[in-house]
Amino acid sequence: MTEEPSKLPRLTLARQIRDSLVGRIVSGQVRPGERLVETRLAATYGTSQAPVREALRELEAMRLVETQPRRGTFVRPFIQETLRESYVVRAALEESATRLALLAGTVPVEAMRAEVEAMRAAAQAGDSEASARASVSFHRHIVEAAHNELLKLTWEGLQIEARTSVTMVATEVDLHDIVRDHAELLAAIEGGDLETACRQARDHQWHYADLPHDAHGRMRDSATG
Amino acid sequence: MTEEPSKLPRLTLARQIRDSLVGRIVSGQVRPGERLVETRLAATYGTSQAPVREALRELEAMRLVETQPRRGTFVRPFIQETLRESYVVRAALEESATRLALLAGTVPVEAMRAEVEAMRAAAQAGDSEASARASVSFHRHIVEAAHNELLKLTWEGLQIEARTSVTMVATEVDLHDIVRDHAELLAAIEGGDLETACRQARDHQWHYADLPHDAHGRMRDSATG
DNA sequence: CGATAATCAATTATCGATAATCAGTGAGGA
DNA sequence: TCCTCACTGATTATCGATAATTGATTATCG
Repeated sequence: MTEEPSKLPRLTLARQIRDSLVGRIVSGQVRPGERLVETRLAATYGTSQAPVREALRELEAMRLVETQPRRGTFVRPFIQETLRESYVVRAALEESATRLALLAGTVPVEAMRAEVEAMRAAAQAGDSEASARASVSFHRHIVEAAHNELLKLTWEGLQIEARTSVTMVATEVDLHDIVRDHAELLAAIEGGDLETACRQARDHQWHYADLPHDAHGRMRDSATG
Repeated sequence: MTEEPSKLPRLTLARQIRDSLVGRIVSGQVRPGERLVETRLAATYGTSQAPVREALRELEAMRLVETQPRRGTFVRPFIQETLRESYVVRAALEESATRLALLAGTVPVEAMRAEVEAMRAAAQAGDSEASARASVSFHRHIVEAAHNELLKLTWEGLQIEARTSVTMVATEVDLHDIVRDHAELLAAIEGGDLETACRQARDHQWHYADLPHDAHGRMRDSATG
């Protein structure tokens, strides 16, 4: 589900700051090892220290920064490596999700087909962000179909896109290839052979692990008030 | 909270509160679904709202509570379901870890053999705690051998599920069976066939998911965390 | 000269107060 | 009667200010 721009319940300040920082970190605007000073950030965003602090705590939970009590919080080194590692972990989770969903016969084939179509449309429009969004939805369908709440929680925890408004987009990838990859994966899932589908689900993720990525997404600057 | 005579605020207030709350939650002093009101907690601990809030954020990261923005935070109702679910997630991670470790040739066979022996000794002594510890170590070896920091972090994050909802040890499980299971798994890993080993790693965990568990959901004493 | 203590500036951790928002309740109107 | 909506009490989100701690710098002394 995408967020409705209409009646935006005006997200919490901390959330906005968090998303902004996520974007800045994964896009490399703030360097690994760099210190994030609460008071300075507060000044930058035009807020008080509290929401900034809260945002930093969430970043820590996302493993984007690490905090040493009373000493400050720093952008973790090796963010890019972690991003790459996350594909492997996601692969593990999604392979299992695929297995569970197939065994339970709960794969939402129609919905997934629709996402593939969305990807196709995005590819033709050259809209890489839309493609990425559709991809996330595609994979989320599988994870949800497994009907394992903890699995889903764990998966979401790895998915920066799932938790923020930031989108990671693989650069140098033909959007049409993405469509094809997902179509093939879906075909394997529909094909009915459990092991083949699972392997495909895994390989699908592993494949992307080595590609370079870019961050996109709106990150509002200072607050309105 | 009681003022410790030692003048050293060894830890941050937020940390102390967090730890206290963890204890109360896993010990069942606060019920699943129960609401945790920041102001009330602050009063209880004799602090202001800030450190409580921060503690709650960390609990959220631990999946012990869930927060709905502007509505409050509630103790996550982790029924027995969560424990069972955790086995599946663990299976996913460990299967992948096995694959990675085998591909990299980094499996610490000796250390794992030692853990199996520890289990054997524990079995003969009827010490289920020791058996459980050895088992965790055994599996941790594999996860670490994968050399994927995120995978390890994710895996470690699962331990809390095991610790919290149930006394971990399935009822009616013969400690000698545990020894045998692990020995077989290790043999498969040493055997060299990738897919066999991976499948075994997965089944090993899935197996436990199907066992009946003691559901009293309480640890004997939450202290000495 | 080198080590230690005293001092200082920067920053985090915490506080107490206030604004914003939510859930519940009862009055008024179709 | 049922529904809408303003009102109220409770609670979260945010603020601005202060206490406490850190790391660096300088002064002191052997």
